[in-house]
Amino acid sequence: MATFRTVKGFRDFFPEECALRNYITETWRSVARRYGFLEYEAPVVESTDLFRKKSGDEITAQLFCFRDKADREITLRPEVTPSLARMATARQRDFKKPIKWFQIGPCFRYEEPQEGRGREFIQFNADILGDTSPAADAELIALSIDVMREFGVSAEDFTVRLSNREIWNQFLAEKNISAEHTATFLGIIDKIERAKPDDTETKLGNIGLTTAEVRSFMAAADENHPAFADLKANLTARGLWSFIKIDASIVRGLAYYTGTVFEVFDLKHNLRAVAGGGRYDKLCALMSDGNVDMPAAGFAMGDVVLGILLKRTPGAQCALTSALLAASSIDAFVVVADEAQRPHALAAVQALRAAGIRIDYPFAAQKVGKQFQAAEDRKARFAIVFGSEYPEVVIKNLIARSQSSVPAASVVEEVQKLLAEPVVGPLIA
RNA sequence: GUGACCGUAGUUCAAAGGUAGAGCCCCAGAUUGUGAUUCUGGUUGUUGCGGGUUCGAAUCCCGUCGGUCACCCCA
Repeated sequence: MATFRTVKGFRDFFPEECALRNYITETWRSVARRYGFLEYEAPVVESTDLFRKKSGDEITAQLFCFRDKADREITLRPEVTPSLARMATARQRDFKKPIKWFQIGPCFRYEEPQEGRGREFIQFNADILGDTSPAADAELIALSIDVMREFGVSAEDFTVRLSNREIWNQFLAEKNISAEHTATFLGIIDKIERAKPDDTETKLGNIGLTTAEVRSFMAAADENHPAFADLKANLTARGLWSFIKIDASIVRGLAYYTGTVFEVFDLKHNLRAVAGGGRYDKLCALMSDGNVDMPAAGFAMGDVVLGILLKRTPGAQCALTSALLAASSIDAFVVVADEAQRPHALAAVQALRAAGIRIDYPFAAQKVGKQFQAAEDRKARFAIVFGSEYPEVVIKNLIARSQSSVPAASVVEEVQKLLAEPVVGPLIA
């Protein structure tokens, strides 16, 4: 009977979940590095004011915040962008522009857990600072696409919904709508596909607009809109534009985005957004009280929705399965068939491990049949039998079920030679 | 923060007011130097927790905690 449980919204990572998490984070890291991004890391705990400054007081309702023993207000970070802005602006002169950085780490939000959302999740963030060009936006979108493809998720499985805050600013200017209504208006647009049409009409009416003129504008905002021209040229040249779907209703939450906004969405499972991001040119100035006015753009991808998507996407399952197998398997299992040979077996275990070979063996005397079963359970590729024939040892290929006898003195090089061969056998197609 | 449904062994689930059970998993054996299958035996519960109704509660009621889902939000 478990007396203790995990705190609400938090997860245990048993080995299988840990392997999945590592596969995800290692893939993120590998693709980001391929794109020339450098890894950095910010603290998991920050001053609550850091997040209030970026998002306003009302944000504290969703913050995992405390008072520490010195009565300081601190928060488990709900996102890493404010920390990034703090770090980048503090030492921006030390770094050549553009700054291309990424971070992988846990974030926390005090919300009701449900599908695809807990109170703790791992987030991948990639950002480019000090560059205003659409090329930077394109680089980020391309990275998000290539991350998905690296996982084996293809164009059939996901799309990138793209929009730009500027087109709405233009629209509001043309309609002579006061700038004070911008946030309200974007909130309505964000929900326009889900809200009741009557409510939308009423809310738009309150700021002097009609659903019809908004819908008409949205329909006209296609991929030929001038706001997307540079992005389209860039991503077309990369062969990636086919992943893009212009969707003017993409707003991405609060008001800090200033230009390009995009979301990675799965096409088949109606999940939450897998990733989201955009351009936020004013944030560094805000966070540094105007000392450093550095343009920026970035996106974030969480592990939870992505993990659900990978498990449900056939094209992603092969890589996922082999990653999980690699994490849970060993190269060889040492069978101690004759306890008198245990010291020799232990010596071999040490030598094999020193050579970088993944080895396990039984701690106590066990029947040989049990030991082979243990080797099987550990997903070992080979069993190495130390028995009465020592100094000869038997190496058995557990997949092909073939075996050979070699001198104990050469067991390391023999096993290395065998491991270098491709995996073949009746159990592997 | 709001609402709905749920909570029984490690796990998946039975037991619909009357003695808490089964499959799987795990451990041991059948099998003293080779992995399967099968068979045998074994461990585990204040039925999430607390209160109430009742002769009697896993079952009905209230509260609480947790899970799932939706709302809110999604930085």
